[in-house]
Amino acid sequence: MTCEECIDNKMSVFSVLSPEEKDLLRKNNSSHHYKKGEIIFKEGDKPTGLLWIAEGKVKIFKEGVGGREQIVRMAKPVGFIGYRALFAEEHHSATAVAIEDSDICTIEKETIYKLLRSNAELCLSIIKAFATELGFSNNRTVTLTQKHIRGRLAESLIFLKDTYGFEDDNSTIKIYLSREDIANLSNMTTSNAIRTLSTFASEDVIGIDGRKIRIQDLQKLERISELG
Amino acid sequence: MTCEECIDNKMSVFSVLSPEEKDLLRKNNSSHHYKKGEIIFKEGDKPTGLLWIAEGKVKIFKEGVGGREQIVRMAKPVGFIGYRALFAEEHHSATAVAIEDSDICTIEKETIYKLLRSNAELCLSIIKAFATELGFSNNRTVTLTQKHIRGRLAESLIFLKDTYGFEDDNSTIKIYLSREDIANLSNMTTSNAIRTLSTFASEDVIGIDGRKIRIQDLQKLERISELG
DNA sequence: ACATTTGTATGTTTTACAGCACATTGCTTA
DNA sequence: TAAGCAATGTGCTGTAAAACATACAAATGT
Repeated sequence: MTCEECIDNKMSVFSVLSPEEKDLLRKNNSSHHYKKGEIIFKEGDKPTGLLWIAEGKVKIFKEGVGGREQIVRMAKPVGFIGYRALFAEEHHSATAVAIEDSDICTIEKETIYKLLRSNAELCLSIIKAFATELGFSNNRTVTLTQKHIRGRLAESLIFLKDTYGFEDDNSTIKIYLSREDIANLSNMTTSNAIRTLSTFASEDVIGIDGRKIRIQDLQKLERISELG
Repeated sequence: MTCEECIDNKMSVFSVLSPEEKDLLRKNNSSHHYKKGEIIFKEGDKPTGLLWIAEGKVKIFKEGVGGREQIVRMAKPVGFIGYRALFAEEHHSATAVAIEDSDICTIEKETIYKLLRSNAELCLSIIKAFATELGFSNNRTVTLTQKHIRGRLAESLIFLKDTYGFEDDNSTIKIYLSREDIANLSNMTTSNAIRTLSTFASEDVIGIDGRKIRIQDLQKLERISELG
């Protein structure tokens, strides 16, 4: 996908823009390619504009106690990144890293504010997006602190499935994370992520083939997640 | 404070409204008194309008595993409550309870949306408020999961101080929570909240007199919080 | 004035999980 | 094609914090 295609994409919040406004966007965006593992922005950086993913996948994480990283968000195409800091007028409070080769589009802060001031529907879309994400974040706070390891991992796997969907086989989660990333998403150590994934596999809840994870029994996984 | 006074308050996001718009608010708000301990809205309820606190203090919490509650926000006068669900067009994902006698003002959903569509600056204020709160929530996710008990409690005490300030003596935190609430804010059991508060007191970091908590050594408290 | 509930305090036991060491496998890249 | 390194897998150990138990003080209601 290209930046232009994102602007016209009906899944994007840009869908509420008028043809003229879309034109403004088209004339003012720039694009940059990031290789797998490259940093898009770092905790502490000053946001320069609004970024969105045209192609690829991105993890957003915060550095915690002793450099331990906690993934707070996983993003996919037509999704914004780095907009929290932009709109809060703060420096970035998290780091974004491409987990596959990715194309990231940018528009200047001035341009997006111009659009926001002229188009109330765009504002309302952004407000709704923030409200939804805040709900998600609050939910995570509770589950990451209260659920036990199995529950946390089960929830993460369901989350990854909901975010990225399945491959054509209808069971392999369409993202390939390292065990370390899975651990950082689920608030556990790499050892425990590996161990618990193995346990799930031995219970035939999931199937493992390297970084490929197949969900074999979604109901059971949901039960494990709900139980805590 | 009354609803009217909140509308004119310069700390409120309403400060960006025109006199006519403020008039619209004044004519369309209603007010309700809640006694200490009363529920303002419950997890699962459908939001009816935009609520804000004219007087009093409110805790917002989510029910977690086994009914264990996690406080996700503490609100004070001129602060909105329940707006996340309203703008996300979801049911409430948390419960709000008055922790002192409180006066809560309401305006209908239609009225606030009308204002949002007519006043871009109001939109931008709301967006900024959401962006800031999301940052706060992400931060909490990391600290509540990664910091140890002492660090979590220290952080909560600093947070309470920052939110509610001090009494006239310049050291007593201006909110009186039960040990259980402090525990639910800091992701720990009541026993551990009590125990750790006692330890802090014995280390002369804080002073305890019933529910009154005096911060005696803020620097030390901050160090404990940062250390994890 | 009494009983009953609720909140606070503290000691003991149990356990989930982190931390570490080490073995093994699978990619790079030279 | 080997060497080097990162990623993965597994067992062991220590410990932070939950769970449990009990005592007492302070509200609350009757």
